[in-house]
Amino acid sequence: MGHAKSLGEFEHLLLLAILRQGNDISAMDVAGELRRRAGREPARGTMYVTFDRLEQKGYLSSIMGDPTPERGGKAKRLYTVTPAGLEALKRAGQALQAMWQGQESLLEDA
Amino acid sequence: MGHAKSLGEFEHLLLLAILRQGNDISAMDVAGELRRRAGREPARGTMYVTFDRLEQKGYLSSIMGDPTPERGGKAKRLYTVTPAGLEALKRAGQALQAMWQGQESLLEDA
DNA sequence: CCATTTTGCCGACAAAGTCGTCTAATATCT
DNA sequence: AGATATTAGACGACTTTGTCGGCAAAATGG
Repeated sequence: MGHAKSLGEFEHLLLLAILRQGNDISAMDVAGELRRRAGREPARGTMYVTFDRLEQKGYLSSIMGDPTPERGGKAKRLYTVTPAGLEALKRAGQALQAMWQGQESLLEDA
Repeated sequence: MGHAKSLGEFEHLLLLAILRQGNDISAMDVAGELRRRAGREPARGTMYVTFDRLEQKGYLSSIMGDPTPERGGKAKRLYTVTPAGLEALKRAGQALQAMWQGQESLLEDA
């Protein structure tokens, strides 16, 4: 009974960012990946709200980690993409891929 | 002075659909492309609202065509992606591409 | 303790997505 | 011509996503 819902753009990027960082990754690390790779500058609130919504849809799960011994090293919430999340990502990616097919030249040059 | 705005998912797909149909294409033809390639079933209202917004952002332009000699062949509005639209598409595509890089295996198999 | 830092959450609001329905323009049937 | 069917387009309402700023909690360093 897989949903047929499609991902919003930021949700799409977020899921991908978690994926490429591996499991049990923290919000700020995900933000870093988004900054480096996608050129985004998401505010903290943006991250958490999106995480919440994605978790509610069952596309990711989270657990609280342990505090770390640094200044302000509060325990972080660690996120992981679920199988349903992978499915959603796959659907969204395939649609985009199908539409981009043959238009790749647009991505090249400056 | 390029905008830094990012495209929503449907806007992204829509722009791509126009592009691969060539210029001066009608809403219903775009819908057809979306149906075939991306597996979407957009309602008519969905199409026009999105066209309007995209046009307002300067990402596409439109002109009224002529009536066609078919039953109910009312004049259609014909859409074309603008240079700014291409830019936006490029930005959005590059971000997604950067994030998908190395995760392509997800798209394969059923 | 108090200041500082890092993380997480909440509230508010803007932007995008989606649908159903009403109206206009056209062609066809009788 | 008038009625009817058909196609396109606009509107209004509402849901979902995107985005921020600021507050509270947890932790460390002086």
